[in-house]
Amino acid sequence: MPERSPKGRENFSRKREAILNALRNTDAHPTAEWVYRRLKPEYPDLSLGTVYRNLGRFQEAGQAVSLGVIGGHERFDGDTSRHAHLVCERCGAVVDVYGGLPEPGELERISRLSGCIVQSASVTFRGICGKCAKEDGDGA
Amino acid sequence: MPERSPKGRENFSRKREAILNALRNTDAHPTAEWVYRRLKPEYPDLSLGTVYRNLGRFQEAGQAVSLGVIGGHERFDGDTSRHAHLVCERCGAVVDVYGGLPEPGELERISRLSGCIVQSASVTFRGICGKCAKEDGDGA
DNA sequence: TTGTAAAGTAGTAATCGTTATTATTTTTGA
DNA sequence: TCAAAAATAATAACGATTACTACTTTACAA
Repeated sequence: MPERSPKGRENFSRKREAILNALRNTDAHPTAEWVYRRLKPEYPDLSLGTVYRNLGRFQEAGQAVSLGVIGGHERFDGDTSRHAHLVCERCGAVVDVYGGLPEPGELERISRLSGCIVQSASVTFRGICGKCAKEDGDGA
Repeated sequence: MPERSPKGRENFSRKREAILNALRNTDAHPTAEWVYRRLKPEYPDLSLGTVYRNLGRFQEAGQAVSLGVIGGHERFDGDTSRHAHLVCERCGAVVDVYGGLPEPGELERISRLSGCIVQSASVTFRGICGKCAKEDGDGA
């Protein structure tokens, strides 16, 4: 039985809380479907639409971000801190990568050079994730 | 009447050539629908499926790249040179941005630090494009 | 508690960008 | 001119996401 938050001022729906927790307790950068399947056993009457609706709500509230559509499915991240991602060409996993993001000063520089107002940057690497790279090294 | 390429060894289909030219002669980073509408007057029996099929083929051949799904539509770029993009929050335009991409040496550094094999990077900025920024400045 | 209005959800239908299918047309190379 | 290969048009199918409606849960005060 999941606990309610201390004072139910926000996220007063149990399912909403469960969705946010599922998102925060994984580094899989899951799809809506993934979250749905993860929670379905504990919430048998959970609806996929509810997952989508709440994921959208979390984004508006700044509690989650979308990584965009990868392989036909939109992927979400409950970690809103500044970091980049790598999509593994071998296994399709999306993993966190620290580094490679342009510094705020760089965004300013690009703004001046381009005439645009650059507000944020998202960086996505392509390559082989650590797990697959290790399997290759092992001769797997 | 569009000219054929000098020796029809590749791209021997007129429509294929027209699609590739349309993609190369714009900096709009168009969707399949955009290309379709652009060419329909000159090729009244052009089919949207043909545009999709050829855009996919150009990617495989390295003649074009996909910028991914932006606002629900996949966008393509006939310019395969190394550059980044900015998506305008105001008007939705996608514009080229030079700078902000991690250097090859940076990719190597991240590879070592992360244990991944980083092969390429794609950078997408969010902000206001030059045109919209100018309109703001003009008090429009 | 009990009532009630607001918020949230389940279940399902609808939407829409993209892909697959198949008969037909175009291109190619002889 | 001919036949095989490639490409296409038109349409159907697909699938992720969104919209809709009746029902349920929540919050909050009497």
